[in-house]
Amino acid sequence: MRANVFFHVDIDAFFASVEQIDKPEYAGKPVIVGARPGGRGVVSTCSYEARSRGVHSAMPIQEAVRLCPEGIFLPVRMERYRESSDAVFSVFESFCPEPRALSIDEAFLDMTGTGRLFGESAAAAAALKDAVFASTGLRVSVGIAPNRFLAKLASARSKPDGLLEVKPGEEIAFMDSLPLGRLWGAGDKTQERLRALNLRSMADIRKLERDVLGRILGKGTGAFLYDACRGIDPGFFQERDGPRSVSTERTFERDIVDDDTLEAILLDLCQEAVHALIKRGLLATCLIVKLRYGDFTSVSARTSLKRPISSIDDAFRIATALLREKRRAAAPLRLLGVGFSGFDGGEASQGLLFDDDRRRADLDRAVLGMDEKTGLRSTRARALGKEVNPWTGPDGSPGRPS
DNA sequence: TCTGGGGTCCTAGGACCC
DNA sequence: TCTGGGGTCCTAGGACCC
Repeated sequence: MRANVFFHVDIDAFFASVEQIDKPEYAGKPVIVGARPGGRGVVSTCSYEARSRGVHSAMPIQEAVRLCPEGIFLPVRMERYRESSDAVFSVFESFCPEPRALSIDEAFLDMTGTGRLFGESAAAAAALKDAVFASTGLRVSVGIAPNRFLAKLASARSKPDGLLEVKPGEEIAFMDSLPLGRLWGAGDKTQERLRALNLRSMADIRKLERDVLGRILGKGTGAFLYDACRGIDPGFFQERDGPRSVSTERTFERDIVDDDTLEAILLDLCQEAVHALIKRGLLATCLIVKLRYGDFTSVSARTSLKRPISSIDDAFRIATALLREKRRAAAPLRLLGVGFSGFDGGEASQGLLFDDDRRRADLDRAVLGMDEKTGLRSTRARALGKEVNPWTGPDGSPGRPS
């Protein structure tokens, strides 16, 4: 039986690299893509020039400005990145019939049994890197391994512009070469608990039995760690059929107390979220409202219905009730969000039962169609004039000219 | 330094039914 | 009159990832 071979391919500093390709004068400079400097957001991606100054993804934008005042700060242009991502993925398809996207900038390629076509794995990966660069100007890093989990860790280890192969039999040695802090799937909280237990390396964790790990860290985390530190794929990256949830949320430039303003924003969020459902052809039976208070604590409230949510008005009615019920009176909010789930809920598949619901849904669909034709985004009268962010639009696209 | 927005999956408790 | 155990569904929150 021949060994499995997986590639994990990851585009280096994706958003920032696209900006540098589109504007050659940015090449070699610290490009920082993300929130508006001075605003309440974070860094989305930054170039390696910015990273060398200590800037990294998810860092508050203020901190990035402090570390790198000479940085070139740019808004997220998601549509442009999607185009670029499509171009990269079509290169992937010339190497593997069904590359599996993990996100906009990374994918798994099952290269098992392609030796006759592309030669040795490392040679095939080098050819893939060249092909991506020739077609798009982007650099990618490739991890090669007998399973997806190891391939993912290997590509991360090889960045930037890297190539690293973990061969069968090298699993444990490779895991031991990684600091425990770099273990994908074990974030801040788990790292903290591991330190508290004086577990400092993969080898330390390997000394513990599966059920012992389960008892001290919880069944799920314990089983994950037991497999991961041996280089066994813990079973992430399952094939899924369609999205499990769709949501839209917004952090305000300043905390908001006023009820009318909040409800106007809620209406706008409902419109966006319902349009996202329509675009994907989904019917949802569950609606979730998310709140974040000024002190950064978050709460959510949800309702499951027997029938699918049929329209923006329908969603807004339910969302308003949840917001009023959940929100502490007069507490300033920093964020509001609306989400949907329950797409496979039994009766959702029956579609809309009532004529009235269907009429409103048709109207919503028509408005969405118009928006797409004109390239504008219609806003319900009530939501007009509230919280328009001049830096980026709601989907991260450039904002309207102001 | 003051913390985005889009997701996924897991856990725990309560309601309800058999 | 008191008390099982299991299964399922729902809700809320949390960890984690890009």
